[in-house]
Amino acid sequence: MNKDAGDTVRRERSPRGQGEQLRREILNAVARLLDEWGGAEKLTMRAVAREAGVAAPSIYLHFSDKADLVWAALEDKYTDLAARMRAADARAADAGRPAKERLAEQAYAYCRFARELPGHYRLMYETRQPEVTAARLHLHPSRHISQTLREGFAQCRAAGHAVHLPDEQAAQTLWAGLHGSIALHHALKAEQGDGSLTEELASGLVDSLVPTAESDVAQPPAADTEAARKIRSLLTGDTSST
Amino acid sequence: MNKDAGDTVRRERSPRGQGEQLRREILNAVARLLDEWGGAEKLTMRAVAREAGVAAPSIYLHFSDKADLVWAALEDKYTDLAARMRAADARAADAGRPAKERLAEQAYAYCRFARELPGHYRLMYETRQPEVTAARLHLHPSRHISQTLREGFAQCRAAGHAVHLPDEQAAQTLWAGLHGSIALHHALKAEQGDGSLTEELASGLVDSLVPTAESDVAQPPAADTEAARKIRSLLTGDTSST
DNA sequence: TGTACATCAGTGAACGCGCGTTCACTGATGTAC
DNA sequence: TGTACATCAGTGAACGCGCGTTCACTGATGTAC
Repeated sequence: MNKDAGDTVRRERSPRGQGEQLRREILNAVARLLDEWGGAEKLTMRAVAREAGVAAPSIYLHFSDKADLVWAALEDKYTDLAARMRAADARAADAGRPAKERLAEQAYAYCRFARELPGHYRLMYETRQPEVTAARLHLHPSRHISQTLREGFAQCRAAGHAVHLPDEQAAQTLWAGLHGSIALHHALKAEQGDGSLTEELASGLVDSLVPTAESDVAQPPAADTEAARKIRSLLTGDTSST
Repeated sequence: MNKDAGDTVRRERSPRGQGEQLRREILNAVARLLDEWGGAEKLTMRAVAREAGVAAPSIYLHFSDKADLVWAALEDKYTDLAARMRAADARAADAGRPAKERLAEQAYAYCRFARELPGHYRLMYETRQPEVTAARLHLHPSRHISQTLREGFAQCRAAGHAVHLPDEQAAQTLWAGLHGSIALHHALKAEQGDGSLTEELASGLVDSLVPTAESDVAQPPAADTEAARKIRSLLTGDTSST
């Protein structure tokens, strides 16, 4: 009967001049709902407003329409993921780990994000708001991901590793491998474990894209060179050597 | 003014005893809509009925609800894709090509399907009808795909190739690689070409999962064996060798 | 210090729409006697 | 051969619902004079 009865809490209004606060709170509400529901199917303006503790029209004070809100959430989550990857890289750097391991840590951070926040991950890869894709494609927020991976490869190159591909292509290859494993895992609800399989794949991908010095130096005899080259070009989609 | 005016054609009713015909026609209508729209977002009972030339309630003569219809369409498309893969395999077999090339042809058929029918492919991997996933997961129609790939690997093994992984795991690995490349391509609208990059990846994956006799026989010296083993175990998620 | 006015940060009620689904019905075609 | 009835393959109209969005409003807080 009283206020304890599970009803939505009403947010108190921001003081004058602090109107922008609500924008962040709305995006946080979106994040909570994605987290709770594991997907974006039920994400409605009304649900977001309820979660944020405001009336539905209030959303329009900060977002022009639903597509705009979803787009902002997408930006938000991609930025978040990229930040986690950079943070993982930075932690590894602080611990004095070499460039290649730092890149691997980026990949692990990617896997952890997908595993711990499947709802967010799905929003990122399954959103196909038609108006959005058409007009603003060239600034798709996923650019943050490929960029941080690219920087990872650039660091490896700077550290003396012989990366066999342009950074852009290497980043796309690593990214595709990670995403494929994760997406199948999601789509099939993957009863087969905790996703450590994806981490294995990540580790291996980094190993093959950024060969270690030893395997770089000791050039093997013809037969296996051919096989190894094939494997590598497969992994990378590199056709220049054919 | 007259019947030419672009209005939906009204289907004539099936003769007595042929009521089941409509079921197939409804599934075909779903397929046409997916093909036309490139996605499943706008797929509604009413739209399907319109496309099939019947009234909306007629769908309920053959499907108990929307989830049931979508599930049937999913089954339908997965079966279709698996059939194409098998057909490609069979064509290659008829042409006298070896088991490994037949497996590669399966993978190419997978890529072609995703490229030519993106709407169907998306339905298959982005559908998350809540009721469906919960109850009937253990018979997810995607089993057709892993099964045909598994058979491909079994053929390779039977033909004397030393497949380094259980067929199940090898199939999952190949599948994940294909899907990852395709899904990123879709999600980012991939201005970067016609998808041949995915075919390259497919070819390379098969090469590394099913080593050719030469690279099998000529065991390379220690340094590169180590690297190659790493690459292979990465690709496969095989931890048994660590 | 008082008061009129402007601005800000929202809200309540309602809009039209399309959705999935139900219900009572239709009309052609078979079958029993 | 005629006729009553059953069955089949659908249909038209309507249901309640939740959606995105709009509109006129509210009430607290500032500012001008």
